[in-house]
Amino acid sequence: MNKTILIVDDEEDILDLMDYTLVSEGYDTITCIDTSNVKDILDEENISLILMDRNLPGVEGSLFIESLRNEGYSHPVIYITAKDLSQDIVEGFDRGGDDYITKPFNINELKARVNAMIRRTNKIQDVIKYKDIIYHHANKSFSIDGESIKLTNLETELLLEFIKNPNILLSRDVLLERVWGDTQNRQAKTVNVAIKRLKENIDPKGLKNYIQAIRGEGYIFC
Amino acid sequence: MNKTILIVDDEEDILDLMDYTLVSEGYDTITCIDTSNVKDILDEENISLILMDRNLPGVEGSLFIESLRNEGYSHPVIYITAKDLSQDIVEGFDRGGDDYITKPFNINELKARVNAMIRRTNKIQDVIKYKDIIYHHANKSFSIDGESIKLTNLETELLLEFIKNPNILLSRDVLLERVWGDTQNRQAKTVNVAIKRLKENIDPKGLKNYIQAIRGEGYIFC
DNA sequence: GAAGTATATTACAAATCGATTACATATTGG
DNA sequence: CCAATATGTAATCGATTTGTAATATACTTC
Repeated sequence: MNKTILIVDDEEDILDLMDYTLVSEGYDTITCIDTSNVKDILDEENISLILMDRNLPGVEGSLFIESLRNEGYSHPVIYITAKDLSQDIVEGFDRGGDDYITKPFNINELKARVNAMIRRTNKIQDVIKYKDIIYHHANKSFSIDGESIKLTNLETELLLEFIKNPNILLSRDVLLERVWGDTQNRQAKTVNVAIKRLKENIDPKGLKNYIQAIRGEGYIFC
Repeated sequence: MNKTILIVDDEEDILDLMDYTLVSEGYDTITCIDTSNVKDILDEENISLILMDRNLPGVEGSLFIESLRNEGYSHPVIYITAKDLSQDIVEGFDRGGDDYITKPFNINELKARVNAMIRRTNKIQDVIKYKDIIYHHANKSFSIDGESIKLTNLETELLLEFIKNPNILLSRDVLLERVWGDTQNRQAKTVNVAIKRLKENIDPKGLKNYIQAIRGEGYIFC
């Protein structure tokens, strides 16, 4: 899913330029010409970064950021502003900004700074995907079609082994070795039961047939 | 405990200036005149930020950062360099930098950018909010739904760790490390009891389920 | 279609882990 | 220095997970 950037600037041509630039970089954008709707947007949308002008009608941009910070909003903020004195810049950071770009700006530097900030703050979520199944490394959990699935430890390890090896036949011995880490003290039939239980959890209605048994061989995930 | 900043620059007078400036801002510093010892330092010290010149003897600074990134080092990096062309700046970010300051620099802007980076990467904020829980740094206190909550020191540190890492699985070992600062002399079960006590205080009626146990893994705050 | 084999399903028991409680020790505040 | 509070440890309880065995169902081959 794309990262969404909120752009706040009252100069329409610059707003359009930034909008166009970031969309062509692959971001979703929401644009505002003042701060009146910003909090609502932050509450309702999943905003990854705010680009904020300072010379806005009504509230000054950096003061607005300061008020956001005081209310606990911690979204990353890059100022894009004509205020280019050292003391302006220091003031901007003091009020809770994370980066500061002065107008007129080089469009490639804008892209680079935006990408760097997104990279740093949105720690590209470590996920493994296969079809509609996603494994989230951060919380060792799976979601299917966006729905989070509750699995036991063993089931998680098992599905992980399958999702790492789609369309590959995995014998019971291989699974015992890799998931149980123990070929000696376990019966091959243990795998059958574990897979039955896994199937029930990832596909309760039995519609999807993720895991197929290959008679005499093992199982295939596809 | 102070944050430690690693400064790499071969111009001694500038190195000294940065060193002096950051020490007087309250940081600990380690200085290098080339990149030869940097990896060792990163492995052995707890470095919060790297300030990196680009024109270094031997390896070029941004290429060195690129090699660090490729090896999995994810420390925040601010370049401090005379290379001031747009394409230089873009190149610096592309190779894994997080900010870019051109020489000659304004000393106050250096401070501001360093502070901002440390603040962001360590989540140092006056107010941290997650759902209906708000943390006020000023008095190290939490409030839930506007109601102020009385927590012990340990409970505060623990909840702070959780609120800084929402939706991320934290193992007992990680929690012992970050909250207790001691993995050796504490049993993992200590965490169980601490969490039970924390839960009782933030959610006496057990309605909200802020903290979930993941069997065999740890706890998730969400 | 029957026999034989493999897998699926069910039931149950053992093992594991987290929650809870009780208590001892350490720390803090007056 | 005492009392109150906080925190770690150990013991117990209870829930969940998981392996095994028993049974049912499906598939293969003749």
